Amino acid sequence: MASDIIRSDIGRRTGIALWRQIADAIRAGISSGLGDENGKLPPETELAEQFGVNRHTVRSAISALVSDGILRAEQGRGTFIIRPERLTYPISKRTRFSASLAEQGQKGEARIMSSEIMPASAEVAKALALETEAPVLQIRSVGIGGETPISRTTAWFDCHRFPQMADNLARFGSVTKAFAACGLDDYLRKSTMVEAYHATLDDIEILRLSPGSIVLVTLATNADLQGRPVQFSKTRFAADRVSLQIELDPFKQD
Amino acid sequence: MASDIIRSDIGRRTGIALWRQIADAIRAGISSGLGDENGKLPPETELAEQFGVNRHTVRSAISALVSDGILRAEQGRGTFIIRPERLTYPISKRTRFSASLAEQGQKGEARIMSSEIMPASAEVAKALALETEAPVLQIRSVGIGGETPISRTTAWFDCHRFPQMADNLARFGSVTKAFAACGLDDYLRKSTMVEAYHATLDDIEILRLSPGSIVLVTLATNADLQGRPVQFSKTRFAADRVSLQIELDPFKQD
DNA sequence: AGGCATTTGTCCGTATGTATG
DNA sequence: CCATACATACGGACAAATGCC
Repeated sequence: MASDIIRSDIGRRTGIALWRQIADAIRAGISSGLGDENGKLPPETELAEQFGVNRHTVRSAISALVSDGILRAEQGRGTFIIRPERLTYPISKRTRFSASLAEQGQKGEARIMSSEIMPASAEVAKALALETEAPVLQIRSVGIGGETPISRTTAWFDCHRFPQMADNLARFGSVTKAFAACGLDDYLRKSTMVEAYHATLDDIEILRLSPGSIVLVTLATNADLQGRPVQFSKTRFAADRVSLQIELDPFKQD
Repeated sequence: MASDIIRSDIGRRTGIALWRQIADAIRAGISSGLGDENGKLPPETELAEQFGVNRHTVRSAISALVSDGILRAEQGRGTFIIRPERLTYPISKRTRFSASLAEQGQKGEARIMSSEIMPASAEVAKALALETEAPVLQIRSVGIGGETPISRTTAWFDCHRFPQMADNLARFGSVTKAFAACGLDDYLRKSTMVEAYHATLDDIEILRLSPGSIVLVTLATNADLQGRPVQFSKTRFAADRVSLQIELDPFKQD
């Protein structure tokens, strides 16, 4: 059979509506080659049979995906996939947001949403090797690739070491350039943690997700060439829009 | 306030039942310090108020988590967390499954479920730098930490280069030792991709998840010291049981 | 054009699950 | 435990758009 691609079965009384489970299955199926060469899905009746549910239930799933901009339904013709692929976002020693998107022909942009000086929480203080409550600059930004939001980041910087950081960031709109203007020419990714969660309401609003979507969360520390931490950040990626590519480079590019 | 830890808001008409969203929020909150020093949760009435729902709804969430073995409810005393923390799973040049669990005082074990020789798919062939359809050994295994399943992996090896791999794996139960017996003393992680999906029915069964849970998926290639790929693998982690720690080590441990 | 099969869109009623008070 | 309101899921029937003969 053509599309045995969706194998994930459907359960009842799980607290997750059937239409929701089906929507998620279709979403996942898209990245593994669901749909024919034109991105056309099997007809509703066939999907219903595959999932063992009523056609109405499949329709609920599809209409949710349509309003998410994932599918497009045309009466008499069929239902088609709109946005097929994921962006690959590299994590390496020299991870820089805008540069990595530019490589994929996307206009990358990190839009700064807020900027605030505050006392460091225990977590932030530890990551930046500061005293708790030491003043830090907190920046919230949203990463945009092409048209759609990809990620949202909260980043912290030591106010003491980089007093002009807020101004520089506002002026240049780029962490790399702002650091340079503060006298730090280079920095490297020191550590990264990756976790996955269900999207919060904030995620849903800011990243334009549908409820119950997944976010990939990275906790990252950047450090100067002496190994002293200069930036701590938490980034929440829309999981169905990215693959995180981890570049350990034990083998330099040849 | 003591536990403002659960901040994730709750939405209606999302296809995900309120009790389910609350259960997920509590699950997520556990790893970020929800509960007092004894792992005791706030009382149901307080939780209900925090989430803005009826106490009945919180009770549904709790009873689901109790039957999942995450919480324990004691009449008159309170509700307690059973399995508190996430395992941190390092990804570095020298990622080895059993070794990393052992460091955390867990009995690590990779239980081999199946072993099969098959023609390489396009994806596997590309990753291992082989011709498509070339014979490869496919191993399915489940990673266990302590008592609970953490991950499930499908790995592929070049049959031509490592003809004894199947036997060696069965004998030693460890990829590192099996490679050594095949004459490969050392290997390094060449590349890793990280993505996140909703759990499939297979995930739910094998990793003992509840439906709608999240899995972290890594696609990894290991290579010998000359950079030639020797192993390609896909691992699906129970997202609420692990943090992936990415070790780029630009700064060697001091 | 007409006729027909295919496929999505809309309406009805009914049973069960979820959430509140 | 009870009563009430709403969301979810099902089944069936028919309308509307498309494409092909």
